[in-house]
Amino acid sequence: MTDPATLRETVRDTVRDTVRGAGRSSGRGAETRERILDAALESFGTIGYDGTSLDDLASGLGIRKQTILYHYVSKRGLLGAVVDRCAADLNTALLEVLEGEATDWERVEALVRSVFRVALEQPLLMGLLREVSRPGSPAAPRLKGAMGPLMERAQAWMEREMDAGRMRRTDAQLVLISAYSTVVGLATEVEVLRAAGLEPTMRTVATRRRELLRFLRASLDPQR
Amino acid sequence: MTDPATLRETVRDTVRDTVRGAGRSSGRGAETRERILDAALESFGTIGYDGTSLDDLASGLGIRKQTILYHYVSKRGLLGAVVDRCAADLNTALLEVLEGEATDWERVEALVRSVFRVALEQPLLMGLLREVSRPGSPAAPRLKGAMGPLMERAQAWMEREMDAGRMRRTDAQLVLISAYSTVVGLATEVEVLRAAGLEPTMRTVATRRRELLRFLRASLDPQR
DNA sequence: GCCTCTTTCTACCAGATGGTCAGGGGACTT
DNA sequence: AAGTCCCCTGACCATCTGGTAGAAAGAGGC
Repeated sequence: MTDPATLRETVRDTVRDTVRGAGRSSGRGAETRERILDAALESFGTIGYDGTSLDDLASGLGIRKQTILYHYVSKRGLLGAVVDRCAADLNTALLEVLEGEATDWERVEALVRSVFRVALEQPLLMGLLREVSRPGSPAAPRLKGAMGPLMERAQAWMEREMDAGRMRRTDAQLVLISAYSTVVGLATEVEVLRAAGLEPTMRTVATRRRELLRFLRASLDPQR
Repeated sequence: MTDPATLRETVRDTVRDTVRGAGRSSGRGAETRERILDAALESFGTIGYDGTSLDDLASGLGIRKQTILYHYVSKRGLLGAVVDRCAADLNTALLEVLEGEATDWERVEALVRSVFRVALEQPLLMGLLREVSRPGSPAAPRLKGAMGPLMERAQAWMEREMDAGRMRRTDAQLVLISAYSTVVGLATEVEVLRAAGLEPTMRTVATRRRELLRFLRASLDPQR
């Protein structure tokens, strides 16, 4: 867990930034960087971080492993970059709602719909979340760092709503985590369905969403 | 995915049985076998199959890797044995209820409580399920084989109930899979809670269970 | 004492993995 | 034409991986 090699690697990855030459993002290599990121997301999200080899990743892209290591300093650096981009995607989707004009319960509903939309459009992203939100995952702290501020913001908003009496008083963090794990669980569910030979339909997803909303309403609605 | 090496390994593991000398279970090595199984469950369920090295596993037990390979023919054989034991645990817990005297809705409730009890007593088991129920996992077919009969039995029972009008007519398999993924998702949730610095309490689990029961009632209750 | 079976160990191996180092080539500047 | 910067690669390496071969040690039957 904390053998010297891992520790050293962690320190290095933290000191230098993940991406070589962060700051400039244009240039010929930008496209390569994106392609690597896409492939890495797919691989990490399905066969997992440990199951992904840089050689396979590279040969799938028609490049050499060293090219990956050139753009992203190390394998963990690559994972970090993937997590960062996914967190950014989720952040923009959620911020769009948080800065929209919906209020009260409508806002909650909009948030849930927004997350489910992302989950449907980018199922790989959910797979990555599932992979990363595992104890001892190398990227768990990074995910926390990338999503934490938004979570805190959502929590603060909920607590303001509670203070104003527009939401029932409960543990905001607990509700958020429940909602989060429901969405990630949805990804698992879809995979199990596929393994059982059933192609998941819109109906299963809609049912899940309805259930989550019902749960949230039961937890948050002041009348009840 | 189906490279020759993997294929060969799969065939061998399937032909010989997983455990060397299955049939006799007594002897001096029985205790060692159990200890290996315990440690393997813990490791597979937390850091995952790929993340587990036989050397680490062995040194954690104060034995040599070759001892593990003596008792369980290969790493995949070990995974298979772990999955089998967990499936057996779940099976006995569920069979106890299925052969009990509870009927109708009470039986559904008893099943859910039974599964949650197992999940609480052996959280590692849920971690393993989560690890294994991933597309492309080497043990996915084995889990299916070990749990499949019970699932089919549950499904058949539900369909009989539907025919008799004691349950609302829906897709039994879909309901079962939803319930399954909720329980496995619970494991994720507990881990995320821990990562967020909150020790999961009985309350969070109870809430989840109540939610699942509500979902099942909504899906199955004939009045509504 | 001898034989057999079980269990565990030491020694070793081929392959894969993440990572380093030095260099080549293109584009753009001066 | 020379220098410089960015992008990419071939050759190489230390380490770790799951797995094999063979022997030592003990227990028990004859």
